[in-house]
Amino acid sequence: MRTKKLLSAATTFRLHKNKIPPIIKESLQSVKKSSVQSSPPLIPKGPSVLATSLINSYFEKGLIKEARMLFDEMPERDVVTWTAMIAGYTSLNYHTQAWVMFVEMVRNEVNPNAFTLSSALKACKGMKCLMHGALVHGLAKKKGLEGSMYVDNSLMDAYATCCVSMDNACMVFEDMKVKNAVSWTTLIAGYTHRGDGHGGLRVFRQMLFEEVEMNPYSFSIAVRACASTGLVVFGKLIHAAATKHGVGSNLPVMNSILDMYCRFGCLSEANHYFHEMTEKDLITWNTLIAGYERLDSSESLNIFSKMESEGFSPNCFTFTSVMAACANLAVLSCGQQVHAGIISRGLDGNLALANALIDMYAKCGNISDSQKIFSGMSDRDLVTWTSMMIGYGAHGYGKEAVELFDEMVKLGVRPDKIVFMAVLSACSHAGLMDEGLRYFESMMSDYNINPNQEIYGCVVDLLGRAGRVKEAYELIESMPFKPGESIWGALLSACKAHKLPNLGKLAAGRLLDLRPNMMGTYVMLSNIYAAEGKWGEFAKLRKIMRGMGSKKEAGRSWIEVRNQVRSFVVGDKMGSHTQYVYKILDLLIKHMKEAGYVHDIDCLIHDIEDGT
DNA sequence: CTAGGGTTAG
Repeated sequence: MRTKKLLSAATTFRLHKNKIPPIIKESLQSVKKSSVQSSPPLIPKGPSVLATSLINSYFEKGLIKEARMLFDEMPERDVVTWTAMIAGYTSLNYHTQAWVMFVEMVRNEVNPNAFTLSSALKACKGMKCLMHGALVHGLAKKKGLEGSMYVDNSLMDAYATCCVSMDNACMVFEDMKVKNAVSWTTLIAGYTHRGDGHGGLRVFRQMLFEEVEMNPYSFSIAVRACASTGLVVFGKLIHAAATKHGVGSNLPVMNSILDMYCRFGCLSEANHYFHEMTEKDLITWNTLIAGYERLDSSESLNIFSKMESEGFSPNCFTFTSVMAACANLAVLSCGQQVHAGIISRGLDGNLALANALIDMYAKCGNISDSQKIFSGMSDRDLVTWTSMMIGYGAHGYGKEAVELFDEMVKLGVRPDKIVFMAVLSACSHAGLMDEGLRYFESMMSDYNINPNQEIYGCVVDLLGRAGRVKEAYELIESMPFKPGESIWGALLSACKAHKLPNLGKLAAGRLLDLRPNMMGTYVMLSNIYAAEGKWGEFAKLRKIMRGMGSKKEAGRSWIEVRNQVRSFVVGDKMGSHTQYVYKILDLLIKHMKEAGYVHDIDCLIHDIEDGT
């Protein structure tokens, strides 16, 4: 009783930074005295219990230094104290310190128990270090702690996250004589977190089959697994099963179900269940905002403002999605307003958020602000570099993108596939052929990265621009997968530019197989026929094009003017301001002609579309 | 003093 009272007093009133509560100090000293004076100790259960509880309180409040100081001052420490330190460090993601503590403990010949080993395994998982995990596994065997549910479960978890395959985790799972819901959930999560949703679903099905008692955790991870497979029918089944098992109103479960419908693209279902939810938290809103961002960005912004009006305060997850929505819509002043909100909440140091800001400013045409954000960042990850390079590339700043890439490599950051894609596309857009081809070589020989469809597309474009069209075609032939639209499109442009009618016809044919209604392809193909003087073929194509012209939905553009978004299409005569627009256009065209611009034949595409 | 679930970035 007294311990409890003291403890609460200590934790409530005396948790000051850099100061060990006097009451603890006294009791620690009383141990030393009591052993000499043999008077009854101040605290019945022993001071280490109190100190250990205090260590936990420190960690709960994130006061690592204080916890450590108290630990260091303790005259004697038992397993529980050591374990509290290890668990405390891991709970704050200080996995290395946790591991050091564990090693230190073993060196001090303190005998670890099941609690210790499961905490140590959590540190191994956090460090993604298989070796350490295996070491603990060996120790567990030696100490006869294999068979403890906690040890086995965390061992499974460590193996699932540290190993390249699920084999080790499965082995532990199968060897377990007794399994509980946590064991099953951990296995499902292991598959799901490595992107194998099907594997996760398989285990979940087995779990249902063996009639293991279900809890909300098993359902939310199963829903997550299902979301990544795209199996809508299964998703609805699991949703129904969750309702049947009485977890259909559990908030995390509903949040993941909401996320699942969003990922399936079932926004009306997502919206329906969102409104049916009686309890919502910030994650609920964030899930919906993120879901809409991918498919309907402007609605995403509406949901965001509704969220704020209902009294929820956005966090960095919210802002990241909202920023992406602004980027998709290219609404600069809206993005700037949200940026102000980010700064006022002190979230501008968040890495993911800064990355999203770089992207937003770049997509809104404000590359200098992207640059400002980039140079003001104290730490950067691969996404940071990539976003900046993509921004440069989109603005035609190939040289800047290349320089940024080199700077990144010089700083010791290892580029991945997407960084290469960014720099290669920047090179191809800016016509930096030699640089681009050099990076392509380096990617394969120095970094062992296998190019994907998009990278091949960039390289075909680079080779094509350089006039090495035959090589580009050979590259396409050597690809380990079926070439897609962008590849044939790049080849076709190269053929047109370098006058290779036969290869051009082949490319156009493949392109039309993949997408029959592409007007641009017909235009290019007909131009090839025209250049060859094959007017019969030319006329035939033009006839086809006239027939399909009306079916094609016009490409829509939009700009933000004085906080309002105005959109328009080719030949737009709507709206009160179009007369000014056309006046400016005429002026621009006049200037261009004066500067020596020659009308390109590709503009014929407009003739077809308006039927003029 | 111990394990398991949800949202985010190119």
